[in-house]
Amino acid sequence: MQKNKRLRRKKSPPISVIPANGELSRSHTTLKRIANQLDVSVSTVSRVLSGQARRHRISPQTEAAVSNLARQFNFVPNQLARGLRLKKTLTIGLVIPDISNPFFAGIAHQVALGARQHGYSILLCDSQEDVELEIQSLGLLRHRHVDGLVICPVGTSAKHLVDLVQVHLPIVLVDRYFPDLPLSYVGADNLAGAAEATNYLIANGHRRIACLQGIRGSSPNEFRLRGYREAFAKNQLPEDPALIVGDSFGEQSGYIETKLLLRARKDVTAILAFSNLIALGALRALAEEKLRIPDDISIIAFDDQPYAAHLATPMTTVAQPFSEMGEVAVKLLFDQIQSPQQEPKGGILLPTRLIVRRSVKKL
Amino acid sequence: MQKNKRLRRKKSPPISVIPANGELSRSHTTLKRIANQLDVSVSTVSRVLSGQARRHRISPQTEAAVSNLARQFNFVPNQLARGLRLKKTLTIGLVIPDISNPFFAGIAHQVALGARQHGYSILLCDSQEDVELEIQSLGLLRHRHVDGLVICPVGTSAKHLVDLVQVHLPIVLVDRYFPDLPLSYVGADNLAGAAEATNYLIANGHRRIACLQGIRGSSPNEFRLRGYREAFAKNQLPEDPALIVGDSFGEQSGYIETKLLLRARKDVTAILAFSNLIALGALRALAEEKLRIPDDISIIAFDDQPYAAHLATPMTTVAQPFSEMGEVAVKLLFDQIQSPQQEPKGGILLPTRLIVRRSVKKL
DNA sequence: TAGTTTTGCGCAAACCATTGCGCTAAATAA
DNA sequence: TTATTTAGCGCAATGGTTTGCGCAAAACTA
Repeated sequence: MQKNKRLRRKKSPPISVIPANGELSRSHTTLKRIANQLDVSVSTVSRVLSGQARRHRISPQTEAAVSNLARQFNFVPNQLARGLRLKKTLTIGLVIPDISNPFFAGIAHQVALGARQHGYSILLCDSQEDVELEIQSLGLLRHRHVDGLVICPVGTSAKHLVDLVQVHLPIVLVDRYFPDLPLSYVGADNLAGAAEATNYLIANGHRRIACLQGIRGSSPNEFRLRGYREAFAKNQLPEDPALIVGDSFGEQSGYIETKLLLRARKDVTAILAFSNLIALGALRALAEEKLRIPDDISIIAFDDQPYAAHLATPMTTVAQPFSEMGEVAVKLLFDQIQSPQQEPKGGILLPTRLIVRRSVKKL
Repeated sequence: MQKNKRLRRKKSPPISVIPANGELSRSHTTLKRIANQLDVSVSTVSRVLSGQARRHRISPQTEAAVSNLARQFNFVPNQLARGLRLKKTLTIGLVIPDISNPFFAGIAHQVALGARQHGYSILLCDSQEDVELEIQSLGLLRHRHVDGLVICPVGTSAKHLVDLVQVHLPIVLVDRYFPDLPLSYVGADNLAGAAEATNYLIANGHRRIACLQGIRGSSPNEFRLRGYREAFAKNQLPEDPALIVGDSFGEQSGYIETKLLLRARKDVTAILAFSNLIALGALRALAEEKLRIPDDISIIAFDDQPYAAHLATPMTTVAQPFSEMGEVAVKLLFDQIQSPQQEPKGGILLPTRLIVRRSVKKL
């Protein structure tokens, strides 16, 4: 079969081993298939189809024949083989703590769009807010040879991220980050956002403001906490450590902490919730305790969501620009992918926006 | 280098081309690397590491040496090469119209979990409710040789899905489907759900019930519409075609259609919204028109979301079991992947649940 | 001692696209 | 007409893993 190929040149009868159906092939079309059909070498086909015909001085007839047949066969190169040879998979990994959280879903949406525009696909991993699963996911993505990584990291340690930096894999951290690591980062200006919200509450006469935290040690939480504290400090007001509670960004946490808080401290006049889910939990607890917003208690929540305006009391929120965060993440990542030698640009903090509705009462 | 390999056997000085660092290698560890270091053949290493040592009668010493070194090097096979050889990538494609819609995000979340449990990764494509992008995504996933596909299809045509059936690629359709195609499917029982909701409204004395549709021709929309109509028919009531409006599942559509409707028909007493986003849009319009729920107008929405209970008027909804939908989708898919010859099991309809809150008034 | 079985493991093909190098034939120059 | 250039294209290696086939040496039987 292979032997006598050399003897037959141009327009010899087509080799019949290859099913010569002119239609969309059921098995994949390969370079070899086209090459055999046309009786040219695989490399010639490859060159024509990658626009290198000129550079390799392939005759116009050959070129035309190849590209016609390729179109007819609906040829697309096997991405696995391509990736193996080129050490480039046109794939980026996206690691997210919980895709069903609308905040992360919004980021994912934007990353997906950006990736497509660059011709990249995305491998999605849901780490379920679990460091172990995050580490496992990262390993997995690495062995699948992704060209870059967008991560919303969980947990407070970053040992596993350091490994990745050392293999020169482009990475962008979103939302949460680690100050001591030389990694690209994009997030919201949590400190300023929390400070603005707290200042707003203070300006409205509130003094005993409960702070419903998320995961302690995570950077968004720490910066929000600092914003909260700095607001108190700026206004020369004492803060009450007993009012800082909670340790998860979930609904449950918001509910439970609010319940406990209301039992212990009836004098609280306002709540600052560090996520939309926490706020929803707080709302549930407040409803059970028959407390009205804002008459009995005021509330501000991080994350603006479409429903916020339609709640029983339209909620004042700190909006995070999640779309922009996704967009910037993609941009930072492709900067790194396209010029790998450059040092990462460091962090970018996007401004938050305080959206005033009616959940805060002026005392 | 290669030539004299044959001469040196066992315990000859290690070849120095290979960096003999015992640590985590910066470049990937390969079978070849281990083989060279130990002076055995690549195939032996492959066999040991895939648990085939026994079957190929490899000596215990060799086996131990190989697996030790592999552990030391932290070896994981290159998934690209593996996929290429095995025609199996341990990857499934997930095509979703809009990942930032909490309904789809919920499904995606569950699919991601299920996939991981089976040792699979997922390639995510956001089709942006655009058939062209869906087709493009499907092509892409195919050329990346995914082992299966979970699709929430958009649009009313399915030509592009037929192609995939013919190449025997396992597929599961979620949420929307095409009755005439022999494809696995999981969705909510939209007909029953809409009928139940409409019956509930009728039982509460409503007669002029507006129907805010989603994409016409899509299966969830058609079945919901049929449910709405059958409820009228069962109660021997005439339906009013002018009250059936809209053509998108988005917030905008809900807002605009409600605005228009209120202008034309002041006698409408209830609204049935075919998605949570449509309902949010309707809420916005109603608020602008200063209509109160349920005093001036009643509303029921498809999709229960965590915030539904906390809205100005807690909303009565038709809950779709999106978690179960994701779970079942994964199950159906792996059924197909594990036994490829079997015919797809057809469609599964999961029951919806009417969650009664306070957005419907008894007339 | 000669023949057979078993043991232990390597060779090379297959998967598919890409690319450096080099071979052949025609075109041009001398 | 011969020497040199250049157009046109193929060979074979590369990347990493898997696997059918089969070689060679040891062990065993006759």
